[in-house]
Amino acid sequence: MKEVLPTFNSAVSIDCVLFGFDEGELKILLIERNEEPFKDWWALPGNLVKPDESVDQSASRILHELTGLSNIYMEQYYTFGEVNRHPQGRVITVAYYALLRLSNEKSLKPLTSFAKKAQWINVQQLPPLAFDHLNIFDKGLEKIKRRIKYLPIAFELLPEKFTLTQVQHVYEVILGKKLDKRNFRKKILSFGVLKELDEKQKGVSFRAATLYKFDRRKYAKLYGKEFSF
Amino acid sequence: MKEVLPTFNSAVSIDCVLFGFDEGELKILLIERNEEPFKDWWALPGNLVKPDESVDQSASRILHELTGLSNIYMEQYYTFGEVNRHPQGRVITVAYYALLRLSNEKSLKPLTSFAKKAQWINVQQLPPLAFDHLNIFDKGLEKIKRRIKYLPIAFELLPEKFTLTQVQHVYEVILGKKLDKRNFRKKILSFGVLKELDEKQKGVSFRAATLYKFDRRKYAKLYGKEFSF
DNA sequence: CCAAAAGTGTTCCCTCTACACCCATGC
DNA sequence: GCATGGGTGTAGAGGGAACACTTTTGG
Repeated sequence: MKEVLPTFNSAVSIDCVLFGFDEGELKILLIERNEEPFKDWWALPGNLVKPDESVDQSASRILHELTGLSNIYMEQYYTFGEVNRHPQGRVITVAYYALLRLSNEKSLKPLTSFAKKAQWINVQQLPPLAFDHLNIFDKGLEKIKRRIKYLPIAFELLPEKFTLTQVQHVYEVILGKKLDKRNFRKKILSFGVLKELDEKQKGVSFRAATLYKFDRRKYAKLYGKEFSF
Repeated sequence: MKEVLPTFNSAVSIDCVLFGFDEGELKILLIERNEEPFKDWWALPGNLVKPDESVDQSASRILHELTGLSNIYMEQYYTFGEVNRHPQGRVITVAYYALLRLSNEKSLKPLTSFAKKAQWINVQQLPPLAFDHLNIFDKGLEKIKRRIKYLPIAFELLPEKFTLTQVQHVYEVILGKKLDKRNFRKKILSFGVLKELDEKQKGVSFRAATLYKFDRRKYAKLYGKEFSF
């Protein structure tokens, strides 16, 4: 591969807004930086794109380094390219949102290879963020607000088996408003992509709810057409 | 500004899918390349991002160089970052769609500073395109299909004064399907963002249609909430 | 028996859809 | 007078919104 391109190059980085849903709260994973600039500030996890990886691969790698997991659901949503967004040089960053099931066992223990520590923080109570990361977060939240209306991304935030009330809570917290229980159930079931299981919730001190699974096969047959919240 | 960043850098470019609407057809502006690689192939207009311009500014500049116009409506929609998408080196490209009024006077005479020639080509009849530009185009068309349902972008493709039938044609050609005339008119008028003028179409050999304008003030008052096609 | 959440139907209204004819103009 | 597109209303169906009570379970 011969390099005959004109010569201004800039660094390209990836930043990830990794969403998790836990006990009715929408959280994102933030890291505490251990390097200048913005040492000791909270920031979105991110890193530079390497020469031999695509931007998608780079985002996957960052998520893997952070959580130890592969195959996290993610989607690119915007590229931030202001000249002075990074104080130490020109860095254009490609932003991804990612969605993670926070099961009780594994939750809240991410690996921390490139930061002092990482922590899940409620999106309502974010601390000041490094760089333009608040802006990047805001656009990411906006995106999932729009996309949850036509893509079944709510199920990426839930365990494999879930109750309808849990699904409703995900919609409520992302859309930022209360929904009517009966109407919500009718609608979400009308898409025909949830499979009712023979199982019930366990360990709760009230009437146990029926568990459901997301049926990827049935969803694939819709070609994305019919899912419109 | 001290450069202390790690050292892999890549070139970043912009590619623009510039849409125009002319006599009922949706067209994009393509250039014929006069340099290797892909010399003599058709391609999307694009260029490298310069050190002192943001990606948005870079896209504006490219559109200006191409058409002589400023303030063309444009929006970033995706970044393409496969490792081998450019045969001569690592180039990550940020894609924009842009929408242009093709008025009869000025139409079809773009400047051609960085290509042999430029031409408006119907999106139904695209020639083979350089690089991954067909893919970039496809995603761009998909985006405007989605966005025309909740953003008033149709009016960016029309002259300042237009007939309702023209608006309908824009929707039909972007959505790729016929719409019912009466239902379309009811709906588009129900948003309350069109102002009926006292003027009629001129120079047609049939009953002259009423002209309308898009009313940006009224639209701004909606906060984007109510526009949902 | 009390607390907590599960689960369930109906009515009203509004919006979407389908559909066909007369009108105005230029040639 | 004819060809071309402009302009208009209604009925029926379907989907969205509002709304409250009984059931189940554990403690």
